[in-house]
Amino acid sequence: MRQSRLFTKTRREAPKDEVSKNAQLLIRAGFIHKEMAGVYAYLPLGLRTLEKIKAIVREEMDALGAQELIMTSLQRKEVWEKTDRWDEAKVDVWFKSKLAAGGDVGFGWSHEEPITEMMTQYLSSYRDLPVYVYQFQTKLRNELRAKSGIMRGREFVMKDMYSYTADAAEHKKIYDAAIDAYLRIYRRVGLGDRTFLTFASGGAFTEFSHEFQTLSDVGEDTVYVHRGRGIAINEEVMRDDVLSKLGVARNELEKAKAIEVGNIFDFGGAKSEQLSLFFKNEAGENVPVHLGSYGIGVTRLMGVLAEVFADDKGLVWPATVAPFRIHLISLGKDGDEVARAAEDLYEVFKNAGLEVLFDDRDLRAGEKFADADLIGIPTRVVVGRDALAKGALEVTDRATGAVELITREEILRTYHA
RNA sequence: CGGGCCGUAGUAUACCGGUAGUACGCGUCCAUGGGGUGGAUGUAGACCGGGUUCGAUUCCCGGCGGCCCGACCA
Repeated sequence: MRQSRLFTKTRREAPKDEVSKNAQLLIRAGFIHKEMAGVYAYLPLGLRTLEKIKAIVREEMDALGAQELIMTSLQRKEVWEKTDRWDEAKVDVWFKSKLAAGGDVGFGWSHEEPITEMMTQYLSSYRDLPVYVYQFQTKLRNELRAKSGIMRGREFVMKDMYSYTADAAEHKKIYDAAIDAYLRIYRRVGLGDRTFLTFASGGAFTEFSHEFQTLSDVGEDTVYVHRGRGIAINEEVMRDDVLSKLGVARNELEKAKAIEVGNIFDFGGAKSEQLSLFFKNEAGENVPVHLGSYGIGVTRLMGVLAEVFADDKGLVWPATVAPFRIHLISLGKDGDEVARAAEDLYEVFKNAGLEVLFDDRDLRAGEKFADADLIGIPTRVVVGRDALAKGALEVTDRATGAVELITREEILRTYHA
């Protein structure tokens, strides 16, 4: 894409009402627009990164055999009454409204209830199981206090997967597979070395739930990391009996701040019972379907990536989630020799299938470099007089600042999509 | 929901009980062209309502909005 046609612009200063690093940088770089507190629009650059993250998550969900669908944002009151979660005293984040035709509607803050009730239409025999479904949905939550930029908003995108299995044994298989899939996701977006499967309080059905916590000072949770085993324990369950159950000693643990980037639950059969989701087993008995729930806050994950990898110059995206792979910068002017060479190169890159943002604007080099640093595309290719004279291209790594001179053929080989 | 702070051009800020100044941005022009270049010129602003006052952007009250701490957070 030509940067001269990109409608967003970078800004020198962040809005004064944004304190979090992720919001400041994402707004300055033109990735997001704040509509109101806790509510952000995703602009072209931000959307590209969001879609990159989603594509990775989608691949891993599909690999589990999960089927993608999309539920509705408007939800029926009756569904939530069945599990006693329509009451605002029970769930305090509801947005609700009335239908003009009469009746109440809720705006989906979660989809476990509707999706599980929907499944009564489709699951009735042990032969139908297991089934795994997932969606990317915008969740609407009437948070009392939105904060931390896109990391805790009133409107955000979540990937939620649900597993419907016949029994605990079958559930365990998908649950364990989901853990592996999640860890692969975090690895692929660049957070593998600092994201840990974390034992947390379990709720009604199991002793533990499992969170995925990324170590970061912006986090609100405190976890105890066992580096050797690659796991962590949430402070809320940091007790001697838990330690012995997990077979770890207190002195092997490292205390750290972390932010939750995923959470998976075993619901057992209780919610299915409430919502009348039963199936007939081989003996002809009616049995509640075993339910599992698996969530990743996709937009939060983007915020975490922004926070974790940024430096004093701006964003630094891992190549797997960057809005573009290459930032091609022309230092030419008015169709001169340099500008023409850059145009040629842009065509070559595009035709080779490289995702390239082409800075063809008539600006000074310094501004272009500053913008490129702020936007954080992993690889910068500069076309200037020097490069032209040497017959090689100047390639700079955003993360390390390392510069090398290489030929266009090498670039095509190295960065081919 | 408890507590605190704050609303001035598109953005960031300043001053002031007598209708607002600067920087960035944006427009035009000249110079410049490898790390936010220099100059000229133009553009654009007091959240809303009420009160006090001769006069309110400024003081007071209310509303709306924003941020922070805590609480909350499948």
